[in-house]
Amino acid sequence: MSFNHQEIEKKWQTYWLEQKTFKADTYSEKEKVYALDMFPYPSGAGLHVGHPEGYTATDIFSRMKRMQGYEVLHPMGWDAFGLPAEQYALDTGNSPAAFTEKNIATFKRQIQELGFSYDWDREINTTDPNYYKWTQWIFTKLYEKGLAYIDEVPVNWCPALGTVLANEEVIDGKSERGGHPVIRKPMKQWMLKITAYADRLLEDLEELDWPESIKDMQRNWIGRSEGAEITFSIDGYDEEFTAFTTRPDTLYGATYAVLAPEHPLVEKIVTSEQKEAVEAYLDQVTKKSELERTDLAKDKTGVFTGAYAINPANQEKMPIWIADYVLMTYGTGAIMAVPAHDERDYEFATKFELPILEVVKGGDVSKEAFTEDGEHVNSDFLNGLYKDEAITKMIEWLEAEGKGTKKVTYRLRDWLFSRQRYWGEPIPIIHWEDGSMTAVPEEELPLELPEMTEIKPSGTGESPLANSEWVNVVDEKTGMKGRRETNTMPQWAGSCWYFLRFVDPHNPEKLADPEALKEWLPVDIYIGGAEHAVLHLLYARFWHKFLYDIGVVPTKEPFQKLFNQGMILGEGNEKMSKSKGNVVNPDEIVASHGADTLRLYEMFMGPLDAAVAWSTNGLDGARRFLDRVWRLFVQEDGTLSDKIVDTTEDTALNKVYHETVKKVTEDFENLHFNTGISQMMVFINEGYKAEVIPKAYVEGFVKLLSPVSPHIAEELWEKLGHTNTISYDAWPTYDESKLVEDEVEVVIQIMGKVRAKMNVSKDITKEEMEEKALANEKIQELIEGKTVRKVIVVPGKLVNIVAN
RNA sequence: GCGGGUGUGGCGGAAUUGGCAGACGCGCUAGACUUAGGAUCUAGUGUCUUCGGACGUGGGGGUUCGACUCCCUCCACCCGCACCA
Repeated sequence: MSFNHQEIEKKWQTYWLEQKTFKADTYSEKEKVYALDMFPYPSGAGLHVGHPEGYTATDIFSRMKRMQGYEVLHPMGWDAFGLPAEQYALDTGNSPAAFTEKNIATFKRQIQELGFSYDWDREINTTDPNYYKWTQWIFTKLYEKGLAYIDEVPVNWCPALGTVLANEEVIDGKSERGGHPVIRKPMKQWMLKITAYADRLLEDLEELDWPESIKDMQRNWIGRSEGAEITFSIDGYDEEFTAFTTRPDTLYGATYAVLAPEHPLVEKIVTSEQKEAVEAYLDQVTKKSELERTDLAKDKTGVFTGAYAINPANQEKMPIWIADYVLMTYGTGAIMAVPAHDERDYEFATKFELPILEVVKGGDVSKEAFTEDGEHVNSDFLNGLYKDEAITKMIEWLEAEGKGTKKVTYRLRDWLFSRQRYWGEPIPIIHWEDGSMTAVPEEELPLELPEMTEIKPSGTGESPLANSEWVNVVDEKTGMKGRRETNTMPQWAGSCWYFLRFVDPHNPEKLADPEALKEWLPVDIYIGGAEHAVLHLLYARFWHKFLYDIGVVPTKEPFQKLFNQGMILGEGNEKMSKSKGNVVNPDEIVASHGADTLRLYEMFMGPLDAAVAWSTNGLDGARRFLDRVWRLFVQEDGTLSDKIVDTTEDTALNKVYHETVKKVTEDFENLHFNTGISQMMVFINEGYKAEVIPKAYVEGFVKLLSPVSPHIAEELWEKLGHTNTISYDAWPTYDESKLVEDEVEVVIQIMGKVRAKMNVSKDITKEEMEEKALANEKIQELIEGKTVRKVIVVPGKLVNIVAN
């Protein structure tokens, strides 16, 4: 008979909730472990089978840690602001709040049915005013410190929809909804100065226990590069510009300069002869979408301005061109072009027949750019030097002459923080009629979103909030009129600090009690999808560092250890999608196989970080294992098996039990769930072969199983005669001495090939082993007539005989 | 192009420091029990084989008594970035 998963899962889920089994004590005396999941966006589609993968991993970890005597913080919440709810509201006229609430209820039900050991008293919802009060509070602090500022930046403006679109809503230059044209239009936007933290975000990666790939992605994203800024004067004008370069040592090889099309100097320096050509080019460039300008830019385009810059090193005239291979958003938007030693400049110079001058020996600049190190030539005081030395010397010279300076530039740009949307945290700023601007004072937070009967674009590019009376404010003291900021925060905002609120979720006075944060931070293990490798994790680190600077949090970094779970693919090894019809619904699996089986299966599929295809047969196999466990311990009539005995003396299971405890404990600690589970299967297979099973081993095994499949474990625990939950019973320990047998089997190799095996005492000496191996009958036969040249003995493992 | 990663049976995957390749699961084969089996149990299952053995961890080379593991080189696939000066 198999166990009734529907019955026991319901039973234990109810028990855990009613008993508040997993309530964490914030100020406990115990050592603390904080195990965190990336909280989900509660979409209308409900839970995906990918969600439980990471959640099960942290749940296993949490459950094991509780049994090992730690106080465990394992919370869950909802990242509930975001676009889909607003789209839905636009489409149906319903309120995003109600829609979100419904979705959360579904998610919560589904998550609870999977038996995760969350402390539900700490549930967080980013759309709850009690929560976003603090999101807004952090913003006002950023504003106070000058890290939040308004800037004019181009956004995706869709005239037909009367709204600004996010990058992901623009497909091939058209709006995702409706296919209307989208143009780049400069608008005033809130920006966060994440670049002020670039160096620290880079440096502090070193101390984190994160996958190297993620660290690398963040490093690339930040894109620090060292070089120099060099000032160029313009022949015949009282103007100059600076260019950033990582190779100031090649200044003598700079034969032309290039400005980005958006560079402010362009219109000032263009000569009348070139005016027409330049305007035509600029027109052509603005029509290109971002995609066309970056992705498809294989062929270089550009136009001469007619003006010349002066090379500060040799006073040569360098023609100034405009080309869209130079980006206004990086460096200074202007470059000195050294075609002999830069591939892009080489390509451009070749196309437009600009001079190419070799200044570093080692390549053939008539064929291609030479970008490696070499001896400098044609470079006056740099001649004979190599790259590093030449760079240092050139920078010294530039600084002495006042023509340039050492400079570090980042690829990372400031964070565009405003969205022209309703369904987000209102930015707590008031614009007064006298032109001044103030933050909403702390005591007036949260600044709540007004309820609106209809959410539609304002048409002006402002958010729908512009249509509400809510925007109008009057200063009670002075009577001055003001207008609220209508932009809201992006979805990233709420997720930048939610892990702090989990520590002290109901604190009305503070974001969280500093004492409590000291207890729990940093997060010990953080698991989620790799899609958040850069943005979420970088933004959260940025906010955390800022909060550290203003004394709110005690650690420099929020997440000590990070792990990315892999994707679960459809049975055909393709990404699950509605259109392919290969989506697996966790509700159906919970109903047919049970949550314990789903959890077990997802952990057994393969390594946690691998992308593995779903397999119905594999799922059946997981269920079969749980059935085997049940049948081994429980008889048809529901009573304990007669095989279970009270002794542990000398049973056949001694070794495998201790091995299992050891391997499972170590594997779970390292998140190697697939191999830990396989060891449990080995134990059960041995259990079937054994005549008797000591009760202590059954109890130990059930504990090992309990983090993975907690419902069946609780049920078995009860059958074993316990009246309390298994969740806090001590984790099994193993006896190292039980792992080694007195006799071990070793292999005998000849020339590295296994030829025979023999049993030897575990304490045998090298000499004895060699002797015994050479005396072996089969070995004697095989080495007959050969000279034994060497014998390698690895105690307890093997003997390798070199003979020919 | 740059950065990171992965290549092991029919499939998912194991394999401490270089030391018995293929644990465990799926699938498959045979048998048992059964009216029945998509249940359960038992045994087998890398390939080839003249049944001695030979070959085998993406290909080629190297180091070593011994290589899935270390080195060189090439190939394939996946992820990220992509004119970042």
